[in-house]
Amino acid sequence: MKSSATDVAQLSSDTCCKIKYTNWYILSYICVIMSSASTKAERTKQFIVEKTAPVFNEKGFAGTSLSDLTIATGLTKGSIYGNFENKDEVALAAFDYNFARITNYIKDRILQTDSAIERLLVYPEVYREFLSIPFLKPGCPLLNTATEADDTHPLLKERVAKALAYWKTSLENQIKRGIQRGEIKPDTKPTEIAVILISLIEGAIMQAKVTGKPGELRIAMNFLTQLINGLKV
Amino acid sequence: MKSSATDVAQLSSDTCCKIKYTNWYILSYICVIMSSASTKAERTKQFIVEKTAPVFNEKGFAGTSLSDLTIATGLTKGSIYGNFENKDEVALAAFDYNFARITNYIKDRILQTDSAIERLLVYPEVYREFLSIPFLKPGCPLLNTATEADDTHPLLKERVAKALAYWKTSLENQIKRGIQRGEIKPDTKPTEIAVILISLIEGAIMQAKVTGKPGELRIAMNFLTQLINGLKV
DNA sequence: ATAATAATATACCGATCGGTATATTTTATA
DNA sequence: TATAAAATATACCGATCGGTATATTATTAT
Repeated sequence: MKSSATDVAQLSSDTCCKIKYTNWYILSYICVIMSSASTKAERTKQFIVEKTAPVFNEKGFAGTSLSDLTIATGLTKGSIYGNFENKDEVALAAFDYNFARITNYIKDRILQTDSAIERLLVYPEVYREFLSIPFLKPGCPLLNTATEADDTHPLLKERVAKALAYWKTSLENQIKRGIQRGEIKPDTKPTEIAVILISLIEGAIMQAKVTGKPGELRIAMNFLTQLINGLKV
Repeated sequence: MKSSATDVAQLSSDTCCKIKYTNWYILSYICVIMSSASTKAERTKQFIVEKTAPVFNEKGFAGTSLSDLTIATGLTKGSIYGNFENKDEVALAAFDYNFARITNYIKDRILQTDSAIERLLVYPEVYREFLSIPFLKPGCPLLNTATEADDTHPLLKERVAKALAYWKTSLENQIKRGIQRGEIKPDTKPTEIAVILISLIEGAIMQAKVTGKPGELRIAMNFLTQLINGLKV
C-alpha cells in the first residue's frame, strides 16, 4: 500500500526557497532566485528529485530501476510518469540536484573566507573529509556519472560535461581574481591549477571509495594543500 | 543463427602462451607461467573473457546484459553458462583480463627503460595518449569498475581494491629501488608519490572522457612528468 | 457545495532480464 | 569407426524491466 502523495509536496520544505539550480548553471550560469514552486506538480517534481538523487548517485543510471524510484519516493510509477517524461528525465534532474548540492556546500564555505588562497584551500578541506559528509558517501556525482555515462548515455554525459566546465571555470576565475588582487603569484596558470586540482580530488576519491580508508585521500589533499599554498605571493 | 562455437577456442590464439593473469595478482602476485590452456572448455572460457571484457568496460556490470555477451561472443547463453556459473563470474574474469592487459602494456614499456625515473615516466607517457590506445578507449577499467562497484557489487569492488593495491605497491617498489640505486632523491616518500600519480592519472582520464578533448589530460600529464623529473637526484 | 481540472493510483502491456533443464552436437577415447 | 563424455544450442522459466491507458482521488475555481 502506497502512502498518499497528495501531501508529499509539503515535505519538500528545505528547498522551496532555494536557488533554482538548473537555471544558474545551465542557462549561462545566471543565478536566478526563484520563489517557492507554485503548482503542486512542481513541488512533487522537486520532491521526487530530492528523494531519487541519492539513489541514482549510488546505483547509477542503469543500476537504478523504476521500482527503486517508487521505493525511494513512496509514490507510484503513475505519479512519477505524471511529473517526468521518462526515467532519463528523472536522472538528468537528479544529477543537476546532486551537483548543485555539492556546489552550494562549497560555495557556503567559500563565502566564509577572505583571500584567494583560502578560497582554493576550501576544496582540499572539504574533500579531505568527504567520506564523513553524509550526502557524499556514495561518492562524487561528477565522477560517478561521468564514468558511467561517457560511453552509454549522451544526454547525461552532456550534463556532466557542462558541470565539469562550470567547476573548471569557477576555479580559473578564482585564481585570476587572486592574481589581480596580488594574492596569487602572477605567473600562475589558472587552467593548469584548475585541472590539477580536479584531477587530484577525483582520482583520490576513487581510491578512497575503493579502499574504504582515508589514507590516500589524506595524502592527495595534503599535496594539494601544499600546492595551493605554494601559489601565495 | 549462431555460428558454431566448436572451433571458437582456436581463435583465442594471442593469449594462449601468456602469463596467467588471475594467478599472479590474486595469489600473492606470484607470476606463474602457464602453458596454453589444455581443455577446450578452458580455451572457450578464455575466448568468452576476451570478447566480453571490452563490453563490460564500456557498459559496466549493470549495463551489460547476457544478450550483450551472446552478441559479443557469438555464443549462446547455454554455452556461456556452461563455462561460467553466472554473470558475476564473467564480469570478475573480464575485469581481471582488462586490468592485466593495461598492466602488461605498461610492463612492456618499462622493460625498455634503464633508470627509475624513466620507469616512472612511462605512466604519464602512456596515459597521455590513452584516448588513441584502442583497448583503452572506453576508459581505465580500474576507474570504470571502481565507481560502479563500490556501492553495488562487493565482489567486483574487492577485485578493484586488489588491483589498485597491486598498482600502488608496484609504484612504491619502483621508487624504493630508485632510491637504493641513487637515482631518486632519498627523502622521496614512495607512498605519497604513488597516490599522487594514481590520482592525477585517474582524475585526468575522467575529465578527458567527458570533454572528449586531450587538453586536460595533457596538462595533468605534463605536471606529473615535471613532478617525476623533480625526484631525480 | 459543486463542477471542472489537475494529479495520483491501479492494472496492465510487451520486452527483456538472469538463469536453467534438456536435447543436440562435438570432442576425446578406445 | 563406434562410443562415452564433454561442450554447446534450444527452448523455456518466473521475475522484472521501462512505460502507459485508464480509473480514482485530490485540488481549485465558481
